[in-house]
Amino acid sequence: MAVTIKDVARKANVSISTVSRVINDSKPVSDEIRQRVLKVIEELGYTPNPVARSLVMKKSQLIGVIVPNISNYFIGEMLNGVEEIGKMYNYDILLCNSYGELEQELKYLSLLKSKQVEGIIFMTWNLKKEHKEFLEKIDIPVVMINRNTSDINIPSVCIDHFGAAYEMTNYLINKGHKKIALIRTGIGNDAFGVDQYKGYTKALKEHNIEIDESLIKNGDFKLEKAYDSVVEMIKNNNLPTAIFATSDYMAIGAMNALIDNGFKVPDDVSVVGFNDIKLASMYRPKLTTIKQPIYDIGAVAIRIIIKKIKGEEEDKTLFVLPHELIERDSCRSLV
Amino acid sequence: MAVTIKDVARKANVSISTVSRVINDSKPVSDEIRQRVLKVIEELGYTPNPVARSLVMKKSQLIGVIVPNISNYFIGEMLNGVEEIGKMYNYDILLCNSYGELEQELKYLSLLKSKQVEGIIFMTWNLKKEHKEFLEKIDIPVVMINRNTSDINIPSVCIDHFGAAYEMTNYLINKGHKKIALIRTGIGNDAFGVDQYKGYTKALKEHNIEIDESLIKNGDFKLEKAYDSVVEMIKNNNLPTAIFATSDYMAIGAMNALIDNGFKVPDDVSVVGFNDIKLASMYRPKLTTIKQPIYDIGAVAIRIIIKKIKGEEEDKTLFVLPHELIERDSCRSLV
DNA sequence: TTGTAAGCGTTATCAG
DNA sequence: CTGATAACGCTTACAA
Repeated sequence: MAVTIKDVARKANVSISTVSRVINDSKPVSDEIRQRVLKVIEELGYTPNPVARSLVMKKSQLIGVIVPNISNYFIGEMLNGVEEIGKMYNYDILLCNSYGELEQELKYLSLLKSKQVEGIIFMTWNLKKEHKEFLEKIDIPVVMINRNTSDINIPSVCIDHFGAAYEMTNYLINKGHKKIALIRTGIGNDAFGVDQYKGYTKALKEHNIEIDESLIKNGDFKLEKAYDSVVEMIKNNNLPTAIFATSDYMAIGAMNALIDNGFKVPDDVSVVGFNDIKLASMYRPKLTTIKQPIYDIGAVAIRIIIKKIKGEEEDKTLFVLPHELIERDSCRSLV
Repeated sequence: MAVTIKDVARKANVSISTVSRVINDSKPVSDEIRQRVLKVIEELGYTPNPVARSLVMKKSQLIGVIVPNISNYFIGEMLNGVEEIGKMYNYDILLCNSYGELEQELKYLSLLKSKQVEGIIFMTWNLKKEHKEFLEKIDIPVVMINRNTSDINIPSVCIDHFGAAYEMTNYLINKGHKKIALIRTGIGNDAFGVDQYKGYTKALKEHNIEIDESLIKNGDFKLEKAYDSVVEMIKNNNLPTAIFATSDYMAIGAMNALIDNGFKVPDDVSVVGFNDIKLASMYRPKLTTIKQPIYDIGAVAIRIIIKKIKGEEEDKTLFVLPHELIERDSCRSLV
């Protein structure tokens, strides 16, 4: 059996309260006794039982994280940020993988609550009504990642998707592209797909380029659908000079479709992405893309949680981090 | 305040033990009372406090996982397996990211123990003496991933690296390659790099191909070093007809070096990898590689832990899962 | 079948 | 400054 506070107290000839005091520095203890207790603790190799501690303090030092898929670079890197900052503040991460399924997500949300986690970082592809209902009455801090949560009172950390898409589209236009396809994601209001779309159309309009609906495709963050969309464009003889995919995976899918059909990137068609996952610089040609500060997104998310736990209320609901356009080799200049 | 077992007992007009019995099915309870209690539980929305439960049961329902880096496909996918099976058995995952640093790993190992986790899945790039000392005296189940643990008494789940490398080398030879470079990893005894090396040399010897040390490079799982190794080969005019990299990332690094220097894969040089990470089929040309059952590795690892927790001793120490050679487009036949 | 009461290892309150 | 002692919410002998 592990050694408990009692063992220490007995061996040091003091009461357990005294031991508790020295391990917590909570109340003054005479130096002599403190030393004695410390020595016994050392000898016995005593470590306080965090479970017992949690029970009385009603704190678990646990933060729950729900993600749709761990083996995804964006999510993994965000998790790195969460984990590192969490550990700095002595919080552990309880990991839940929802596979993006509503039912799982709801289940985990209540599971985490029942596990007494002190906060939840919740990442989902689609923020549904059911989520919102739950989130609105939950009494522990929750923060979301890259969702538009302005209608519910949940903080969210993200980048300026509108601005980023606007910037990227302008970049393309400045390179002489006029026929620019958009493979986008997140049609829902909670997602930033709509903001990206607005950024794209705004840039186009400002340059008097007409919006061609046949060049706007819906994707799902993954390669396959983007691949198929491009194959379709090829079949329809409706290839643009540039493709803007709002996720790097989709951009890769687009490039693969092009390459597999004998086109060259960027010589025949330019392709740009969004996120700057590791892969973006590993693929050939290296992908021009929008860099999201992924690690920082995770770090900021958990910082918000910790602040809320400490009772420091933040009134902001959207935490917007800076992005950056990373110019690499997948876009060709037409001018 | 959350509702407790007492509240339920009071409202249902029974003792707390009775409530405990119905929620645990531990002892017979008359049907009438059971219904009554269940109803109250429902009404009050009661969920047992797992912290209190852990305290008395001395079980946390927590399994600690230490990995060197979350944003890595292999690790993420393994984690998917761990998480999914863990949840099936009602275990939660406490995630620790060590960045592969010895000190962090040691810290987490004891942290997890003090957190009363019931088992630990420990993944590291290098299994050092310090780890072994710790692991030898720890009294909770630990399992490792892809390490050769035959000298300590810790189970490890892996594939047959010797066989896989042998198979791949033979594949290359059968395609007519004779000048085959090896970019390998894990020189230590705990790692399977040595086994892979043996598989490679065995195949070569069996075909009377002399081993050319100038074609054997040490890598570190990452792209950069492999990239540099290949650049060096190019500079030295010592390019083989095929490169076997023992990680897909390194294979990509090798291909990038080739492509960036004007060579074509596989037309000029063939490249094959190891692991079959997602990227392997996303890159162009698609990478021929050895597929490790990554998800299953995680799943098996946690199953072993759970079995050990239940006291079902396993005497095996190496759990070898099947691998598969996946033939794609990065290798050309010379015959 | 049900209830009483003794823990589990801490922290916190209140006397001394 | 120090020590009893009552919680925290739950499980589990032991009694009834």
